[in-house]
Amino acid sequence: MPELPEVETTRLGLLSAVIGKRVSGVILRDWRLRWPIPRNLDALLVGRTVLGLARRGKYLLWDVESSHGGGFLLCHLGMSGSMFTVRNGVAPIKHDHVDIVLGGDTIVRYHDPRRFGAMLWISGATPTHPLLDQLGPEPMAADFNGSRLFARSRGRAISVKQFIMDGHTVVGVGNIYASESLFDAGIRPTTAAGRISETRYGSLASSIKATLAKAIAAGGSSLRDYVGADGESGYFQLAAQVYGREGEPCHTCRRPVRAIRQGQRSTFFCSRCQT
DNA sequence: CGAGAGTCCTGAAGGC
DNA sequence: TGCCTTCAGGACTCTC
Repeated sequence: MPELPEVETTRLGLLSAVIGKRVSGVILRDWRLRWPIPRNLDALLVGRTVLGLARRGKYLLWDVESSHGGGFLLCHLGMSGSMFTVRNGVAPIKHDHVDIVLGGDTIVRYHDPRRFGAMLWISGATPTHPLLDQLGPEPMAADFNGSRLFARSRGRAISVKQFIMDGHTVVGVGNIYASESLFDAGIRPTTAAGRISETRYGSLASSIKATLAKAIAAGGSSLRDYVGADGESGYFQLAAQVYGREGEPCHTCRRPVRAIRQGQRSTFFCSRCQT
């Protein structure tokens, strides 16, 4: 699934194809995502113009004439979703659940084998929704920093890795980038969040920003289900330091990378470089 | 309230 | 080849 860099890459790839374009049709082949897609999606979208495409965490927010009687289309790619453009007329394949036809000649196609994603409608001029209400800061924003991490972690027994993957702490840090950022900051993922100093949280915030920025610059990293917004295989070699490298030598000290499980998710770290 | 487990679903990979 | 188990990038929603 797309982590934040992949979602941002998707957004950037879709922008020119959707902004200012009028929706001419909607094809709903399977509405059974994490929550049901509104069955009247066509009535909500057709005839309206897309005025914006924003991202909040891993959610994509389409502004569909929100200030003129429309609203927002809220999309999440879940674990295996992708959203990309194809020429109108290109036949769908298995798991192509939704087509949004724009201007008659372009389709934005939603593909999601596991159907953990979401496509919901928010009526009105402001994108308020329970899924968005409690989200933490954007990792690349100035208000996400070490002081904030430190303040929010006091008294918390949860491991620092699970702490930074919690969307209330900061949005968009998924399983891969959590391991990578903690390696970059030299912090052991099992350490209790409440026992890490403000100085170290400063390093961690910087590492999260740097790790995500690098991945966004590379166009999203490489996961087998991921398809870029242009429909091409968005397959970039992920320059992982530790993720998926169990038993292989640490790039810094050559000690074998260790793999453990935390909260039913895989964690990778170097037991020498991360203390 | 926090922490941990369970849940949705398909598909790929590995063991036998 | 086939059957079975395990695992996968998320994150909401329970229970204790």
